[in-house]
Amino acid sequence: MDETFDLGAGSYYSVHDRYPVSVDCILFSLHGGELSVLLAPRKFEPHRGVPSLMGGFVKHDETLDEAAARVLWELTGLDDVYMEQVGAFGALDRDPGERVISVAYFALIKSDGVIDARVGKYDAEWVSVGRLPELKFDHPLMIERALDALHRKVAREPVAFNLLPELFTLTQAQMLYERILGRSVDKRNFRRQLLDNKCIELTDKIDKLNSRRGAAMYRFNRESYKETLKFKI
Amino acid sequence: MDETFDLGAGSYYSVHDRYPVSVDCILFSLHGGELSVLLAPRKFEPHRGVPSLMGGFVKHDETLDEAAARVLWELTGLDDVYMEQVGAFGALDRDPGERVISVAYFALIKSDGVIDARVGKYDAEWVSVGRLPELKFDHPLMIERALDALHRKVAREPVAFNLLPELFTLTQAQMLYERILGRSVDKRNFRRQLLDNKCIELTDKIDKLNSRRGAAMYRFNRESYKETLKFKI
DNA sequence: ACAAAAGTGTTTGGTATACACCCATGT
DNA sequence: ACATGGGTGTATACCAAACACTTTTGT
Repeated sequence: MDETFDLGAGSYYSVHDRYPVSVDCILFSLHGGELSVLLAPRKFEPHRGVPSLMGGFVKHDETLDEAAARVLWELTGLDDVYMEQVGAFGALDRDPGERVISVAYFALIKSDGVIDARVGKYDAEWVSVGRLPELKFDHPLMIERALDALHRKVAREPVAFNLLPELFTLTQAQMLYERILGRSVDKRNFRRQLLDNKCIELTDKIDKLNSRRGAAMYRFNRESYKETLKFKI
Repeated sequence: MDETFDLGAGSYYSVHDRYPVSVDCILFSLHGGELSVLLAPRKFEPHRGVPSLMGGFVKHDETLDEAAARVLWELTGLDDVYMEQVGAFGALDRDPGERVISVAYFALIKSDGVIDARVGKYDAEWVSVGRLPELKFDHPLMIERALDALHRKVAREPVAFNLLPELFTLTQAQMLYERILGRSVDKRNFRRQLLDNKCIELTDKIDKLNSRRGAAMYRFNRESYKETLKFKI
């Protein structure tokens, strides 16, 4: 009752239940032409060996965002990665061991292939979101919510470029959007939108790996995007 | 390091930091023609007497959603209210007493005026989002995020009707959208959209309170909305 | 009669969509 | 020469926005 208003009441804290709080990270990347999620076999019971999202407990001296960034760093060696909170998950039985409240984050990893050696150490691997195995805990729900959040975000802001290498071709960008949105998009319309919105800039590099003719490479430009401030795919 | 993967590892739980987890509720309602938030004076230190969002600690036998619903019920006596999670907030110093991790929810309260007597008991009052006092903790941030979430949601799905009484006039609905979106909308276009999308249905009731002529009253209809499934204001 | 809010269609501009052929190059 | 992916404009449909007057009725 009045307990409803204990929040922040110093001496009252002790009477309240406490929980380990974890972060779970959904790492997205474009891999083998598919939007993929990084899964690693669990190293502990329960479900030892079963592919799982990466998680970690929140330490007393780090914020939720910092915890998520740390977990990501420990696994990949990457910092300066686009991350966004998906939400908090607190079902009673979401962890069979003990009640843990978890905050999910998604991260967008550039497909430069510069993932740290640590990934191999954890036997982590990229799994297409179209071919996910049955996952434990509430990880399927988390991934679903993360995909929803990604869809919504991508249609409003040009965050998808965080999934591309520094330099990329328009065809790569288009494939990325098609994978994220789950539908095919018109080549000419897509290119027009990107160029009109000035969020990418042409470089003098040519990609000759994927075609005989070669494809112009572009770079994302946050600055010129900010000026126009409209984006819609 | 390997600790990153302790998640769910039974015996390992004990070594991890534990935190009280709270929910904070941002109750939105249309009050006095303004989109408003319910604030109540804190009953405990720190900041006793200062207007604040409603919060409560998550008990061991309730989910986050249940905790939020309980806090709302304790304050208003209402159940069956539209609620949505805004996100988790875990800044280190967000609560001066002790580290508390909080999950914010927003709720949409019908402006029927049927708020329970309990509200009076807590000296709670509706404050226009345009005239919020300086709030403590990270409540300003929570409200900002809740408003963002509300904006996005309202433009995609007809959840705003949760803020209107059972029966309402088109003018009321329009005012509501104007307050939420923070801009004026065209009367004819607005009405056309609502009627075309079949998410409201005409009743035979006439509201004579706000005009001499009287205004037709409508009711939200979730069923017929589901059929058309497009909504855009 | 008049004040005050309710109600009602059409025009216009912009944006999203659909669509097909030529280009450059390595083999 | 040909196979492969890269690159380019236009016409159309639809939707959002702008816009002003008539209706009803209590006073």
